[in-house]
Amino acid sequence: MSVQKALEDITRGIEKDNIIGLDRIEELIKKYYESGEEFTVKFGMDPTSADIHLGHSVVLNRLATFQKYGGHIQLVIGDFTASVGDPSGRDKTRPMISREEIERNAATYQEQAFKILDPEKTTVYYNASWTDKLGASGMVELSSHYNVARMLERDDFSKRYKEGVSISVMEFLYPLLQGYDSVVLKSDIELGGTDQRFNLFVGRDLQKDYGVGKQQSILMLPLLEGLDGVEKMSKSKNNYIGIDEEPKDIYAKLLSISDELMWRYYELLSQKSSQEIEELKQGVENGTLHPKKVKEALALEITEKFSPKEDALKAQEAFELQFKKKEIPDDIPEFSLESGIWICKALQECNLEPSTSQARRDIKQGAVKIDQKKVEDEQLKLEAGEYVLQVGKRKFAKVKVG
RNA sequence: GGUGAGAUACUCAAGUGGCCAACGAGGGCAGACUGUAAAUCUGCUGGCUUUCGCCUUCGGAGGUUCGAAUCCUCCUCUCACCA
Repeated sequence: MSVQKALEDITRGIEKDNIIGLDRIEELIKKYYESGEEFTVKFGMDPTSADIHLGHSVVLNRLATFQKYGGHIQLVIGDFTASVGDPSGRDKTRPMISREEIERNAATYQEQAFKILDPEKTTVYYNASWTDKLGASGMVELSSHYNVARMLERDDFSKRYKEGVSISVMEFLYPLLQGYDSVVLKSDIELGGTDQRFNLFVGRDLQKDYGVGKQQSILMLPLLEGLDGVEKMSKSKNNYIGIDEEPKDIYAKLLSISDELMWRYYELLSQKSSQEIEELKQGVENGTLHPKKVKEALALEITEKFSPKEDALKAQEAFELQFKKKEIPDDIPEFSLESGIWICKALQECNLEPSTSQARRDIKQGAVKIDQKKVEDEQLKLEAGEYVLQVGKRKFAKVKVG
């Protein structure tokens, strides 16, 4: 594997402006190939919320790529900084969160991170272990290494300052603390999202100011688009894939993305080499590869990352059965209902429909099926027996009437 | 503190006494076509054991009226301008 190819894999999908100090990265990799000497790649996670989705895994994936080329990962759990609250992208001061919550989240984060990262090439740090030692005097010293004018360069700060929206001094401390992590750890490279731009630079600046002897290179990864392909993936937009979702859901959601978006996901989430991806792309373009096949491969690769291989394969099979062959999946919820129940009411009872009115509308449209047969009569009453109710293509329930 | 504008369903946004469960757009859901894709076309998009019916919705509380999202009073919040 050449240095050039390694660089391609590492920088794939990242705009030029979002890579700082590429030369140095190249040197580090070269050195690794020549002497086997590893270098450090830092990534900090603030355990501020418990739900992690695929968007968060973009950086983790890239870290895994680094591990292939000599990178040793410094995974910094920001247990202290989380209690401060990152102001990035915020237009108002963040509320503080409790210690217990931070600890709980930190545990999940680590668990999730090691689904992707090689533990042999990773060291986990908790930044409270050095920030706690800093004390008031250390904190004051740290703050003397930066100045207010540069703080205000930051977009969201200057905007808020101009508009007279409050910025607490605490928020100024956040980037300093994150940057200080890089000083302590003497990181060679730091990864983060594009929204971390300012914080990442502060780390670089502080390393210089503290005389660390090197300045970290920076890689800013783009924010992953959600399932709609437009907005960034987020829980509130409901266009996300949670990484603790059922394998079959992850698989299904991935398969429903558009072909265009598929390449983006390949770039940012796959561990395939850039060359392999290029080959797939060409295969699709010249018609030798069916895009569906390529998407299936992606869906399987990603599903596998978060669950055991057997489960991922099972998810794929179940999917095939349900949609290609239009069979009923076998793990659907069961309900017992009273005999003679009105079909609309039954659908509501089984959580397939939010209301009987909605059920009625769907029947009118032919979306409701009993044992694969379309329901025509919205007045239908269910006699004793066992049925499989279905709404649309993906909502099922098994009912026992009697 | 002063003045003016506004608050309508998931979001944006019409409606300014009855034909308003409320135009339109987006989103969402469903149907057709497919590769459960995208694009496109179509329908639906408050609730109700039953729908040419009934009930609850238009920031909140009262009031006027046979009748109010629409008029009046007070309150809450948002925005703009002035100081």
